[in-house]
Amino acid sequence: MISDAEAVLMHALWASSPMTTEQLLAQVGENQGWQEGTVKSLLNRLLNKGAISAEREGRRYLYSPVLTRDDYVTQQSTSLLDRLFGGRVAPLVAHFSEHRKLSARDKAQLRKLLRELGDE
Amino acid sequence: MISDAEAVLMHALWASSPMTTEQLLAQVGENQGWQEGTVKSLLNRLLNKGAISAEREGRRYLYSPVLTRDDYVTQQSTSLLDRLFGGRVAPLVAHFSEHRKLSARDKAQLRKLLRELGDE
DNA sequence: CAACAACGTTTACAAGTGTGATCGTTTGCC
DNA sequence: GGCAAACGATCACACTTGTAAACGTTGTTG
Repeated sequence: MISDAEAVLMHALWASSPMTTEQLLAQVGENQGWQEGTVKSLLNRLLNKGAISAEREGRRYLYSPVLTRDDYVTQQSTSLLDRLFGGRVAPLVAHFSEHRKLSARDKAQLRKLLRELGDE
Repeated sequence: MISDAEAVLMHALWASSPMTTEQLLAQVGENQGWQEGTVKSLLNRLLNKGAISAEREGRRYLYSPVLTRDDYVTQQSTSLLDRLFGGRVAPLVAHFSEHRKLSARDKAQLRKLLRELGDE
């Protein structure tokens, strides 16, 4: 539903909101190499999609996320899992494991997580 | 690089190749609700992108994957992990765990996987 | 009050996508 | 040998996306 470029703005808003266009431009546009017009367009598309809301403050708007980061992450992850791993998590982990992309830290965290789940 | 609709054809070819347009149409187009023209267009785009190859057989072509499923899966998964989970696997698993999307089967498989990795 | 600056809103435009129809050519059948 | 069917190759067209400029309005300041 929301595009990659739009998601970059969402991430900024999830990290801190509300924000003005100016703040978003400074914080995101800067390192993204985006011009002002680009940020404005993206904000408008997000508004039309209902992913953010805008509250007037003087002559400008304060933007806040409506779509939560958690919902977005769930939607993206579920879509990937469904398309490529039969909707299940273990095969994805196995895939990364086979490609040696599973760091020691990952393994430790997974072990801990599973121990905790085991206690239920 | 390759789009969602194109990936549907790739999946069919990964499952069994080579295949003719006719076979792909019967197998994929059918349950996807695609017309013949749609399948032909997608095959041409995949050819132009170098994701599949075509070998002439009489008046028709036999299509085979060039891009491997494993490479595609890695590329898609890595992209998601990088964008949403800092490039690491454990946070993704934790996310699913929090949303109770971790089935008993997943947990069992993860435990087994970690045990095997531990033996290295 | 007039000119300007700051904002949001509209418009632009090329590339990619989903979805298909049309065109041209080869080939098998009457 | 001509006509229809089967194929691949091209063209079509609306919609989304990335990226931005132009426009219109309103508040500010000399």
